Amino acid sequence: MEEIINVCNCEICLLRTLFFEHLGSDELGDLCSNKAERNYAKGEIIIKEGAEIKDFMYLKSGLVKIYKEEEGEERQIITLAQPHDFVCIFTIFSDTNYHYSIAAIEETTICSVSLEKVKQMIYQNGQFAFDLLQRISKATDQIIKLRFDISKKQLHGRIAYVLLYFADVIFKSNSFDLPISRKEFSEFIGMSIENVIRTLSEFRKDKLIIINGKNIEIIKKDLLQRICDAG
Amino acid sequence: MEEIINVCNCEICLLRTLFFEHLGSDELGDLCSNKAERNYAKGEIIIKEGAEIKDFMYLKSGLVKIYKEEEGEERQIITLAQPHDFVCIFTIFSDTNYHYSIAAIEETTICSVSLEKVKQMIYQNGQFAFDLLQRISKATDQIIKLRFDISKKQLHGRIAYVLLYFADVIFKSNSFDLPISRKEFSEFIGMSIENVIRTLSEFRKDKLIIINGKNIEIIKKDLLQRICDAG
DNA sequence: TAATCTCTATGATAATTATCATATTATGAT
DNA sequence: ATCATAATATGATAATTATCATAGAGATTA
Repeated sequence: MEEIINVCNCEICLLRTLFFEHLGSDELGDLCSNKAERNYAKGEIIIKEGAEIKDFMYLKSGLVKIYKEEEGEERQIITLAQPHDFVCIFTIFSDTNYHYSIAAIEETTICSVSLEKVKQMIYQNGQFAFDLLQRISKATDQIIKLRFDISKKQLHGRIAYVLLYFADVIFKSNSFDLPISRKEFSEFIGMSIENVIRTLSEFRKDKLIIINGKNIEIIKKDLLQRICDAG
Repeated sequence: MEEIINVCNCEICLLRTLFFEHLGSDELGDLCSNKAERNYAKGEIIIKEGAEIKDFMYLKSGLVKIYKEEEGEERQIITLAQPHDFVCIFTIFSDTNYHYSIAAIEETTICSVSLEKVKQMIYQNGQFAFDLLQRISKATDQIIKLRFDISKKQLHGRIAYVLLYFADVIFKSNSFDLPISRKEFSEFIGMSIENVIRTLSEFRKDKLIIINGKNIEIIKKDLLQRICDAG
């Protein structure tokens, strides 16, 4: 589980091409010596709420959920993060400890550099700081949009929305293995698990989708979209 | 209405003490020459969704709502911003145009500097960039917390939450003039206006609060808190 | 292989919330 | 002051969603 690989082939690293494009080769080398890659199994907890924030984490591959759970309360999934996303990009500069937990919902590889190093680079490199601001701003915007899109819909609209979200945003295919359980689905949209199951069954009966174990295939996308838009 | 005052007495300006503490006096002078202050009447729209983002805005006094409205849909109030908040801090670096609208819900003074100048300073001054990142991170965190706190509660809990939010966060007093209409209250918590009115009436009948026109006084705060916590 | 557990599934009922209808009270304009 | 309009208020009913009960399917362990 605790497999730390310190390979640093930054020439082809996504971190470089996507984010650190404005770093000089000396800065990049500096960063590389502080880089660590780690794999997480499906279901494994990556970060527990309350833990100290030490690293700046980049999701290289896989899929994670960012969530919150309190004693005696339903768990709430705030958002999902996919490759090229910076994990827990909000919170990271506002407090010393995480406000949310993160867990892998598929086998996941995370690349991290020390937060201290990132802070140093913000001080040193204005272009880097600006890129980071843009990324954070975009990520925040997306999360707020996602949550508001969902919150204004009711049951059927929410389920349709999430199905289309997986098809269009996460998997870019109308056929995919649903990476979350029905329970997690319910924690994502804030409705009861029974209603999630029931609605998926309805969509299946109405031949909007085909359910085959974990696999879901969207058949009548236009109709699903209409249900989503109608709310 | 369009009263633009270009006074720049930055020695006592909040912008300076709160945010620009890491700017040199030459940078501050540069900023001052680009600063504008403007007053907005209660109800006046400050920013319309879709408008080009030209300024970096600081809320000097008053209270504003950040909201979203789409044709044929209920308006949704995302959050309120109070003095010392940067207005629309998310979005600002992610796109060229606003994704949300902003309106004054009380008489409001906004101080703005050109976004270009702020960008320039991010490039030039690492400490400034880091301060800004922290502020954005904190503001985002607060908004996400607010929305999740609200979304996991049902009607009564939401109303109690918002009343306590006004008392503890906005006005820091158990007696205050409710700055939003019942309609806006409903847009803030995502429930129907009738249920907002009904629940406030219930709270009044149960003597948890005293309603006197616009004024609300919280009498049994412990009970209200319990309703809030219970959800 | 059986036993245990979790996840999925479905129906029935209860709780919650929205909608509709209709007053009443404020607010602003003339 | 008077009218018109918006905001607040309340009851009745309908729609939506949660909860409870129960069962089958699939996975895991002994």
